[in-house]
Formats: sequence, C-alpha cells, structure tokens
Amino acid sequence: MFPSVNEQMDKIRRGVDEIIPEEELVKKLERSIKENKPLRIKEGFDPTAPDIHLGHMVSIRKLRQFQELGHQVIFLIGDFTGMIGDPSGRNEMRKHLTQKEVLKNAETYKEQIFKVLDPQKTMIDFNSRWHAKLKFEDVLTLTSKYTVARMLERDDFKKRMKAGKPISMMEFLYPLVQAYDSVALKADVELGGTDQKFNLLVGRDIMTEYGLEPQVILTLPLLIGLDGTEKMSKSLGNYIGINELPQEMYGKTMSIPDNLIYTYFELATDVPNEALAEIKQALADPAVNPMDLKRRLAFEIVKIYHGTETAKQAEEEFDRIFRQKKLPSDMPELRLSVSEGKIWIVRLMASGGLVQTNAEARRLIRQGAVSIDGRKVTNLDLEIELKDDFILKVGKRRFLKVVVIK
RNA sequence: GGAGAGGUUCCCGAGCGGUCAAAGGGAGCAGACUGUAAAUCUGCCGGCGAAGCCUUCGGAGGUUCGAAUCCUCCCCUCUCCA
Repeated sequence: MFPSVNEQMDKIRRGVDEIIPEEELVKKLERSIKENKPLRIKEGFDPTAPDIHLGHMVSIRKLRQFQELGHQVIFLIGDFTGMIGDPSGRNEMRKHLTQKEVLKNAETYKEQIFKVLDPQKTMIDFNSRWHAKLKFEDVLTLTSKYTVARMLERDDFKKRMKAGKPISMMEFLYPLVQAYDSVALKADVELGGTDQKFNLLVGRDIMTEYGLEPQVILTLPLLIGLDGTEKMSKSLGNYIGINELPQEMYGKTMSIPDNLIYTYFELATDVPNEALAEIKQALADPAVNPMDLKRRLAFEIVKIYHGTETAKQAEEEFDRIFRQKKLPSDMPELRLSVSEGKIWIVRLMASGGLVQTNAEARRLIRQGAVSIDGRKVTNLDLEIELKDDFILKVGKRRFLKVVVIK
C-alpha cells in the first residue's frame, strides 16, 4: 500500500532543510507501513493571508508529496493564533477576525491549495476549535510546562531583547499556543519554514509533556522573493501569487535575479532530480545564457498553475513585448469621445490608470519613459487632439490603447 | 513606584529653531546598456495644471516672525533601579 521507507525518504528529503530527527521519521514510516496507517502531517497557516504565493507553495507542495505517498494532511488554519500574530519581526497584534471572515478566508484557501493538494486526503481544521474552549486554568497548565529561559532561546526573542525592542506577553506565548495545536491534533509530522524551527520544536517538547509521541519536524527553506534578498512575502510585495495571471507570473519569474534560478527550480517546480543536476551544470557553464534557463523556469511555474498551453502563450507574449519590443496582443483600453477635443497628456495618463498621481506622470515624461505610437513625449504640457486611436506606452510594460469614439 | 532614553516620509535610519518635503541605505520606478521585467551604471522617488501653494516628522495644545527641532499635557516603547 505504502511505498518502501527508502522510497518515501528519498521523496521527502528533496528541497528540505532539516528533518528533526530523521531516525524518528523513519520509525514512524516503518510503523505506518506495518499497521497500514497513514501519518498525520500538519502545517499551520495564517488566516489573514489567503493570497497564496510561491513561498507558501514550497511547503504545500511538500504536503502534496506526502499525500502521494499515502499520508493524511491536516491543513490547519490558525484563526486563533492569527489574532496574536507570529512574533517574527515587527508585526503587531492582529485584529480578531469574525467567524464569517475566517470561513470566507478558508474558502479562498481551498480554492488555491486544491490546485496542488488532493482534497480527498486533506483535512482542513481551525485551531479556535480547541483554543477557544481552553479555560484559564488549562492555559496556566500549558505555561507551566515551559520555562522563560527556554522561550528566550528563540532567536527572534533573543534579538529583540538585545535590540531593546518590545515583546508582548501574548507574543511570548505564541509558540506555546501553536505547540498545543500539535497536541490537539496528535500530529506525526509538522512542516514549516526554517523560521518556524523554534515553534515546531516547542511543539515536540509540549507533546512529550502531554504524554504524546513527539512530532517529527520538517523545515523547508524560505523562498527568496523577487528582490533577491528578502523572503517572499505579501507585505513586501516581492511575491508571485498563484492566482496571478499567467502573463504576470511569467514576467515576474523573469525578473528574479539570475542567481536565484536554481533555487526556484528546486523549490518551486516539479522538475525531477536528474534535471535539477543538469540545470546546475548549465548554470555554471559560461556558454549557456542564463536567460534560457530562466525562460524554462518561468514556463514550468506557469505550467503548474495554468497548464501547458497557457504557459506557452505567456512565453510568446513575453517574447513579443520584451525581446521583440512589439505591442502586447491585448491591452487595456480607454474610450474617449471626439467631442472632448483635446486632452492633457498628464491627465490622460492618470485617468487611463497608468499612474497614480499627476506628479508621477510628469516624472515619467521627464525621464523619457512615455511615448505615443512610438514617438517619445517630451512636452509636459502636451495637449493631445482626440482624432484617431493611438497607443500610449509608459516604461517597458505599461500600455494603454486610447480609443476615440466619433 | 523612582530615574533615564526614545517615537521621523513604504522600511531601516540621520536631523535637534530658519538654508527641511527632511542626509544615507533598502525597496520601488525610469533611462542607458544587454542576454531577461538578470547584473551593472545613472536618475527619480509627498501632493497640486505647479519657479507658487498645500499636507507630513506619535497625539493635542503653547512659545516664536518662524518648530521635526523649544515648553505643557496625553498615548506608546525601551533601559536601569525598586
């Protein structure tokens, strides 16, 4: 029923940062095979961020692999922990979401994760289910099982203490709250980013305290975002969302720094391990243009979320616009009436949605980024006579077709 | 409870009575170059039909011809002592 332990471990190990401890995972797998019982694989998600991006997909895809191996995935929505906010960095206490909002976000999650996960082998749960019921007494019991010194070992807390940054008591409790999720779910394995290592380890300790077999921890590298330095995140805007248009996805992928190509192949695509090795070699070869590998990467990524055909189209479109410098096959239109006579270039850019403010429009014109039907605009006061249709281009990739209605 | 330090534009971080829409870095955007929305270099980077004006430096008042800078109260944070 289940593949052999070795076979499973091979698959599980790819793209993983750490398995803590590996021997325990092997034992769990052995037992699972013997008793013909799937392992319970858990990962927690923030209820406020239903915009899933490639960074989230690194671990979600790993969950999928566990499903392929026959295991049970528990997709835990941290609607309770969400109001605390994970104490990573500078984020603050979150707003308490209503039941309605939580369910709505959960729907959004489903719609996205099931592009990759198998709904049959996915259990979606909410941690408010147990946390909301805990009495203060239970909370005290939980806190009695861990010490301040150990909690301060968390790298983030340590740094903030040193830097004189605030740590709220609530945040301080966060790892314990999350750890209790594993107790409630009796998880066999918990996945998370490398930044979650501490929290996941607390989960192990707390499970033992509650007389359960501790979960095995699997940490996955954090995917670096489009900027090439920070981890991919919605708040930094350096992400590729899996619901984005194929065109956007392709282009954004092409915008990653070349030195990230391999990592993206490894963490964000399905290319087999042998192909990965080839790619690594090719990247080291000065005769190979990294662009070609990046095109392949962009193609692979779009393919996962939109299918092969669409990925091809995205590629053609990208080539047309950026390599051949031609017009896109499809662009937003702005309809204006001849009766308006003339329109000021700056106003046109703003009303066409090409810029946010007039100042931005002026700036772009000054920088030589604006053209009409291919002719550069240099005059800030230009009044355009509305006679025939024309194409307004701003920068390399903002286009607007102005249609004049007669 | 006591004594200090601090809250600055998207982020980090300088400024400490006018020359401040506020140094520097990051992000972002643009141009050049190119092999790509890579890298690199250069420029821009609150708003307004704009050589003037408006809004911004935790909040509310006040001093002053003039405040991010000084004073008062309030909110928030940190450090040390208890």
